[in-house]
Amino acid sequence: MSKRQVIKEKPIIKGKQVTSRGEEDYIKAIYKLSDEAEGERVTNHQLAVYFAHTAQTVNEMVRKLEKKEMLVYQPYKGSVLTTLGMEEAVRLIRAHRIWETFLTDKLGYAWEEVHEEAEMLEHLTSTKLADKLYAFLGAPEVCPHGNYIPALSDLKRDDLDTCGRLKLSKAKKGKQYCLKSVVDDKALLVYLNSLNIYIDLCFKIIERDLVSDIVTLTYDGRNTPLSGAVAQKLFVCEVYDAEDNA
Amino acid sequence: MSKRQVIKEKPIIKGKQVTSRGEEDYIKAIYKLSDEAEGERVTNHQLAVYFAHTAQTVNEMVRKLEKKEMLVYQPYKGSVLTTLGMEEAVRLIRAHRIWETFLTDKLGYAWEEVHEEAEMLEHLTSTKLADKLYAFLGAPEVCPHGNYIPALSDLKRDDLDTCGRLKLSKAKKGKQYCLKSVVDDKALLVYLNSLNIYIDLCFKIIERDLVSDIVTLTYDGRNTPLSGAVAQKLFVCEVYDAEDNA
DNA sequence: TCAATTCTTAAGGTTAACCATAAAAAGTTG
DNA sequence: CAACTTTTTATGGTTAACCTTAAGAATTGA
Repeated sequence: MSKRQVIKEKPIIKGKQVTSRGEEDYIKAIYKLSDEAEGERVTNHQLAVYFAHTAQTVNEMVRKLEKKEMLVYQPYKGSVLTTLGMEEAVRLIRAHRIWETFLTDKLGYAWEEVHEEAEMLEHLTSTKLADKLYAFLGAPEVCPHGNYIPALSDLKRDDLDTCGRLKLSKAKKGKQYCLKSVVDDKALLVYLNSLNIYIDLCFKIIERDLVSDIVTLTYDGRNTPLSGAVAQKLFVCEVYDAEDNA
Repeated sequence: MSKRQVIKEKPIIKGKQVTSRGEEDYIKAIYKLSDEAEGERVTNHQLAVYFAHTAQTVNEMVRKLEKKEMLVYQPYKGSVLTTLGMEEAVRLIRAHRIWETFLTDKLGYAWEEVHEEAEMLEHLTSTKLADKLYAFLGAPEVCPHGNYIPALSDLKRDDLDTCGRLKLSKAKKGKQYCLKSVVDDKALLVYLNSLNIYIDLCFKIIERDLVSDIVTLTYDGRNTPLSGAVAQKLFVCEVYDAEDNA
C-alpha cells in the first residue's frame, strides 16, 4: 500500500528453467553412466565419484529429480531415467554435439577445445535454436569426435556412441579399419593429434601383443603402437577394400 | 583417512566465474542506464526499477561490485563503472550483439526474436569465442537493430548507440532520412515489422505535428504516421541524394 | 530550518546447491 | 548369523541471490 511498492513496476523477464544446470548435469550423467556400465541402474556412488559430490548431495539431487519424475530411484539399487528424463538427456546431448560441430566446422576450433564450451552452451539451447543450428550445419550425422547427433525422438542410447562400431582394443591383427569415433577426453584428443590420428583415418593392424597390451597400427607409412587404455577409447569399422600403405 | 575419501578422486572441471550472471547483469544495466539518463551516475533506485529488485538487494549487489572494483559507489549519488567495469560491460554488449547478428544472419531468426537468446548466450561467451564468431560473421559493424558492435577496447559509450545519428523525433519535415538503428524492444520491433519498416529503409518526412506529436513518413508509395513514443526509439541519418517516391 | 520524503542499511528470512558428521538401515561374507 | 562394509538419510552448516521489515541518515522543499 505504501508508495514504495512502485518499485515493482517492471518485471524484467528472466530465463524460467524447468530444470536447473545442476539437475541437467545429473540427468546427463545418469544417461551416460547407465550406458558405460553394463547394468542399467546408476548408483548414487557412481554419481558421487563422477561429480566428486558427497553421498548426501547425490541423494538430495536424485530425490529431487525423482519428484520431478525424471527418474525412478530404488535405494541401494540406483536410478533409471524415465522417458521424460531420457528426453531431457537426449536434448542436452543433441545440443552439445551440435555446438561442438559448429565450433569446429564453422569457427575453426580444434576437436579438443570444444567440449568445455559446448558443455556450457548446451544448457541454454532451446529446441528451436538447436534445430536451426543443426540445419545451418547441413544436418551432420556426427560430432567432431564421431558420435552420432541424436534426433530428439532418438532415445536408443546404444546407437549414440558405438552402434555398428568396434572398440579398437577388440580389433584383429592383419585387418584394416577406419577410425569412426573417439571418447571426448581432452588428453586423449591431444595425444591423437600428436600421432596425426583423426576421424576417418584408415589403418591396418600389424601387431597385437596381448601381454604388453599394445596394438600396433600402420598408416602414413609408419608404425604406431597404442596402449590398451587408448585403444579402448577408439571405435572403428572394418574396411574391406584392401590397399596397403605399409 | 577413512576409505570414504576415495570419492574425492575426480574433480570435474566447472566454469570458474569471476563475475556471476547477476553481477554481469548489474554491470550491463549500469552501463546502459548511465547512457540513457543525462547524468553519469546510476542511482540504486534506477537499478531497483530496472530489475524489479528491492533497494536492499540493489545495495548488496552494488557493494559487492564495489569490492570487486567494478564500480565506485557514492551513497545518495549513485554508481559509476570503473575502467574494469566498463571493460566487462563492453565485453558483454559485444558478445550480445555478435550473437544477435549470428542468429539473424546465419540462422534466420527475426530481429525481434534474438534478444532473449543473446541475453543468455552472452554470459558464457569467452573472448575467444566472441572473436571467432565475429570473424565468421565477416566483422559486421552493427547488430540487427543497427547498434554498433564495439571492439573490446571501445569504451566510448556514446558511439555505441547513437553516434552520428539523430532521433527520428528530432528530424525535420521535408527532408529525407535513412533508418540506421532502433531500440531493441520486442513490441516495437513487431510493430515495425507490421509497417514494413527495417534498417536502411529510406523515407521522407512529409508532416510533423507538434500538437498530436505525430511524424508522418512516406515510403513504399504510402504515408505512415508514427507516434512520438515510437519516433524516439528510431535513429536516422539524413539522406541528400533526393528522389521522391511519394 | 525543519518536516517530509527518499535513500541506505541492519537484522533476519528463503531457496538452491553444495558441505560434514553421524546414526540407522541394508547388504555381504566368513 | 554375526560382524563388517556400504548405503542412506537426518541434522545442521555455508554461500549466493534474492526477500521483508524497520530503523536511521541525507536530501529537499516550503
